[in-house]
Amino acid sequence: MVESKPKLPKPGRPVRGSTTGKPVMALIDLMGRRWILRILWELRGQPLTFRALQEACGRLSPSVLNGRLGELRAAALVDAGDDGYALTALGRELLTQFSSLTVWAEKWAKALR
Amino acid sequence: MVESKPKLPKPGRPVRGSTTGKPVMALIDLMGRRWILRILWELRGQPLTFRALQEACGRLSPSVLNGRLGELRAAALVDAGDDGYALTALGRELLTQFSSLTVWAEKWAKALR
DNA sequence: TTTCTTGCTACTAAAAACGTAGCAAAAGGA
DNA sequence: TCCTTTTGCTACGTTTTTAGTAGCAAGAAA
Repeated sequence: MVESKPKLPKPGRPVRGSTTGKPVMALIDLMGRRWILRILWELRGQPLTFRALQEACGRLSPSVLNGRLGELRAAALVDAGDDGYALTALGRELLTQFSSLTVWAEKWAKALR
Repeated sequence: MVESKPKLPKPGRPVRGSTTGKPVMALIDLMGRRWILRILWELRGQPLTFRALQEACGRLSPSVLNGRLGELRAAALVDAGDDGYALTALGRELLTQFSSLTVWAEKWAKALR
């Protein structure tokens, strides 16, 4: 079997299901990948080591985590520092867009019941 | 071979990588699935038929689209009406959380260049 | 009736995610 | 220094998810 390199979605280039190159499409592509949002979420409070991140994501396998971290670093949303992986300023900013996600999710939960 | 049923993430139940049952985790699980965010996005303006949605998502295959629609309907975010699939009130509300996504994505694009 | 369109299922192939094992480098003792 | 941990990560075989193509049944239009 042949290796397939995981394409990094970047604004300005066509992504899955869209040839426009619009930044929002790159963002939607990136965020639609498994674990991306979760990783950002887990880093919201403080930096975490590779292994701590793994734990936080329910023992996520290292190969997948490493892949995602590569994508997040390429996207300049996460970055590796002395105390582990941390959100960049950009990443923190993106996460604020979702700041009320918890609140909304609670409401959603009630509506579904 | 055995069928594997596509688990629908619901608040109150454990999801991938989290056993807490917290609504926000169910939401993160759901949104981390490919095409979910995109479909919501494409429906932001007006209802679309199954086939129009397929086109909008770059000829997304019907099997995948149908699966995702099932999940979105189970989550009460989308619902099938006379003129096709449309966001529910809940779905519209979730999308407003992402309303400034386009703007932020533009900024992101500039930062990456 | 014939011709389209629409929503969707069946089925196979390809890609992504999982899970486990484990290694090399750095850190922390003793 | 030598030994023990911890850490970040790669390899690789298995399982799950996603993709892609074909096509059918039901309804609308001609």
